Amino acid sequence: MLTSREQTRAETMRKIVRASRKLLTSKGGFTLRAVAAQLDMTAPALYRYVESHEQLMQLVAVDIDSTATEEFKKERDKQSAEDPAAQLMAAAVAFRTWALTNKAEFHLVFTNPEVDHNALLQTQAASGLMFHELLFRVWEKYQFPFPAAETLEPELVSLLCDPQIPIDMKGVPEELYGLVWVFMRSWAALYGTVTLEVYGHLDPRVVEHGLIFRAMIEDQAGVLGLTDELPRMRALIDKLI
Amino acid sequence: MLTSREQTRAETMRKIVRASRKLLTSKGGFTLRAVAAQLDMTAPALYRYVESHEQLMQLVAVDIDSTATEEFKKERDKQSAEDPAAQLMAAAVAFRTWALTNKAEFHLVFTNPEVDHNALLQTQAASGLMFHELLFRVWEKYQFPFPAAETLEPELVSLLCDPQIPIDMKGVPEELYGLVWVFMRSWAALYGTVTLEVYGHLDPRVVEHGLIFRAMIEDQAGVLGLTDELPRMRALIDKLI
DNA sequence: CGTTCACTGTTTACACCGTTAACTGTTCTG
DNA sequence: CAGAACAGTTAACGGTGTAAACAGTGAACG
Repeated sequence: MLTSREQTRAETMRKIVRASRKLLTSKGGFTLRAVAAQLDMTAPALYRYVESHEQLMQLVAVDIDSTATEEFKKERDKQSAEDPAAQLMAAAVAFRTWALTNKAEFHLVFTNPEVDHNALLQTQAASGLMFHELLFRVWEKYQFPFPAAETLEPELVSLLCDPQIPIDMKGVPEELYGLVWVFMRSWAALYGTVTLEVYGHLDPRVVEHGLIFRAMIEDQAGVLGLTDELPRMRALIDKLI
Repeated sequence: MLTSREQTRAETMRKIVRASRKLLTSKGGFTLRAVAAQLDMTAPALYRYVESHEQLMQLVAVDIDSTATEEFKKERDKQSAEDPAAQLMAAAVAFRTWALTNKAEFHLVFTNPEVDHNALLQTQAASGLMFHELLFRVWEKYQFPFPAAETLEPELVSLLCDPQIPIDMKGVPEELYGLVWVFMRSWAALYGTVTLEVYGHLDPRVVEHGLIFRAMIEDQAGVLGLTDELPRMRALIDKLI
């Protein structure tokens, strides 16, 4: 139960974060005075809600992460729930499109050294969790092969059995922990490709036409047992991209 | 021929960039006043050499890129010139090690939205050029297969024939332009993996033990016709990492 | 019901930032 | 040798994040 004071406080908190987000992409820049002005306040008042400019950035990062993930989920859910492959593609494309459209926000959440990603990951890692869950459902349907624990480095096995990142592996038997390795590698491929595209360390036309992104998807499709589905996936991506 | 004035000017220029680099990683932060203090000057004096703080950052970025590449080349050249595979591995490991050790500098050069990468790429893209050259020499020796122009999207073919990024393809016949696509994808894999490691969007222990990096290298070894060399490469990486 | 006190805002101020303008001395050049 | 080009200074402006002191307002309690 919240007192009325706590309620208004929480709401101001939300307004602060929302205003900060808006200013992040505006040309004026994300300054405390600008944020305060949006709420008809003065800058020092913000210190009643936030410890520092940096901590506010952290809050904004978490907010962006979770609302962006909402977007991805919306795209995912436009595909049939019985078609995890299509859902995965839709989410991946949504991730890429969002990143390329909102570079400043992507930068804040995914490649900002000032943001403590580990702390962020511990509490929420909305997008990461979502992709892991999707990948698991793809495996449930297609049963693609994954490395047995015996073939992996012992260090790797031990850390896969005790994941430090919140992975929703409840009800997954120990024998399947090699799967987590596949998931990590898929995430690495997606994240790496999108980051490369966002920062443009590549011929811009390759980004424009989504050529490496498509190539990466095709590679991953092979890994995830979706080779037979490839023509369908290609058509889907053409539609989504 | 340089007049003595031009000479001292060029030297001050170098000192400014060097001081800026040093301050970039210091806790004090990279401010014009701090840079000036390092040269026993006042901040406004820097405007005789540099248009703005942002332009100075660009210069620092270029400097970092080129000196880091020197480092990579030094590691490359510790391997036999007749062994391009080993040279490539050495350079790739050097790139990764450098990135993880100097995250602030990596961030500035490779994932800083304020730095105009395209401009940077046009003039110098020291590291990119180096990797392209290495990859070409690997192909010369191992003759790994690459996609024929006919199997690629027409947009892709046309942009490969007219690269916007300075690739040293002089003397390479037109039929080999499918190779460039392999190169781009290899670069994407390396850049993506290293960026992921640097920003830690992954279980930190996976980074610590270099597990995804190794996995990425093994994948790329397959693509680059180095499957038979893998045991040797593995041993080499163990030594280098 | 009145008092107290935590809460939420204000104003003022500080140190620092990038940057501009005006001024001064030195050094090269015609 | 005169004058211009250069390389530095000081002073100042508007901006930043942040700290301290103060003021009103609403909730809680005797």
